[in-house]
Amino acid sequence: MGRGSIEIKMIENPTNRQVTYSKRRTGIMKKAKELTVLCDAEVSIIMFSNSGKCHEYCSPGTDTKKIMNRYQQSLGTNLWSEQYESMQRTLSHLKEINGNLRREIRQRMGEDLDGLDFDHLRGLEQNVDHALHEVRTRKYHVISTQTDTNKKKVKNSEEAYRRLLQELGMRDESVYGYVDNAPVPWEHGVSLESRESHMYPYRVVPSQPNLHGMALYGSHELRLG
Amino acid sequence: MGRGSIEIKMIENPTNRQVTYSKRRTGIMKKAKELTVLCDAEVSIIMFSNSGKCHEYCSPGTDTKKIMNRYQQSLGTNLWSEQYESMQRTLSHLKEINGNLRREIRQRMGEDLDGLDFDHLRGLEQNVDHALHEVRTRKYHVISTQTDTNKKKVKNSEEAYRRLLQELGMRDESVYGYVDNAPVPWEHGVSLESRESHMYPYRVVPSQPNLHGMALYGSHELRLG
DNA sequence: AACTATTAATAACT
DNA sequence: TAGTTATTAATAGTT
Repeated sequence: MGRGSIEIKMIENPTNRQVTYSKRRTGIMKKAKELTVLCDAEVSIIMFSNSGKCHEYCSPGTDTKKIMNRYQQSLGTNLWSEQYESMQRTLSHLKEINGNLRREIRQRMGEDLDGLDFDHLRGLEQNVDHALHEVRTRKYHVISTQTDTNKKKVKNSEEAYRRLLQELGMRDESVYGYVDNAPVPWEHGVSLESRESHMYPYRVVPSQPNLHGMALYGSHELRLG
Repeated sequence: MGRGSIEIKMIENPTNRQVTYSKRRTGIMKKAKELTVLCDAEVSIIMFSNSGKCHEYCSPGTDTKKIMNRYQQSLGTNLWSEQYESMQRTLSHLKEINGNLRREIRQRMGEDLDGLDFDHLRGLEQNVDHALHEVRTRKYHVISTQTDTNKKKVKNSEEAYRRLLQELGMRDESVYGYVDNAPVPWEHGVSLESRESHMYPYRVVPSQPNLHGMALYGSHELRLG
């Protein structure tokens, strides 16, 4: 139709092609609208021009996404199943790993040991024993560092105080004596073990509500999102 | 076009509607083909008739899925991300939990303790210490059970041997004496601790390649998928 | 499904 | 890029 028929092959002249694309695109969209109304149909049209521009039509009362979903349903197979399935696999893999990690933690807490044979129990024992030494070492390191820090603070206070007195012309030797002989609460001389046992009565933290990957010792929560 | 124009509104007569749908559908598909060829475009048409039947057109050289992907790319946002968002959230949540579980295991192994303050170290120490006792208890239970089992086996062998001798009329008291006095390798009398230390020299298992959630003690792998 | 009178779409032109 | 028109193509009603 038009002044003479045209052969259906690619229009070489880019301008011409673009014009024809524009006109015919409008034509198809109009046809789609009419079909939608006349026949109570759902239509989705997506087109990309030679130059990459995207145009779409979608029947009112629905949207492109819905039509695509209906389309893949009608085909029986989900077009996105590949992506979906890979995600599902990752998910269940993660869940499995998670379960295993939880089990390992439980075993490291001395629970759920029924399934382990002697060799594994022995390995676990050695490992936990070693961990205990590491933790203790670290704990002692932390507390001695803290002690040193506090000793320095005391020294500094003492120094500041002495200078203050000097400036005020109120030199008094007894001040140093008092400070130096005062019992320092975190002094090494006192058994750390016995002191903390007194300060923090022993308590085994119940393990199960580990569902969010929190640390199971103490109340420290390992920040979750 | 046709013998008189028609109003663009739903065709009430179902037969008529179906016929019109069929004719116009063909017309649109033809137009789409022509547009594809004339203008070097990519076109995807999906339509559902009033009765639920699905028809589609897609330019040769591509397919519906590709066009849909290109479509969502051109929109900038992934149409399906919404659907997968909840899955994605679950996934990253699991990953985070996973990381936390791994960290807890590392800390239970005496590693990665730098971030813990004194209170947590103390809690961890108590917890690990308790776990160590649990594991030892379990280990002793396993080995004593095994010992009992083996003792019974020995007793049974002895019994069978005696009966055999009796049947053969070769009663010989020295037989029992020998069996009863034989040292049983898993006897309680020997220190389990020293025996196993001898059998399995102490070894701290390196921890890091924990990337697959394997148990870190011994060589037992907590089956992963 | 095939026919055809008629309308609608559009190719070439402005 | 948009409007006009001669002409073809699509199709509504009919068979």
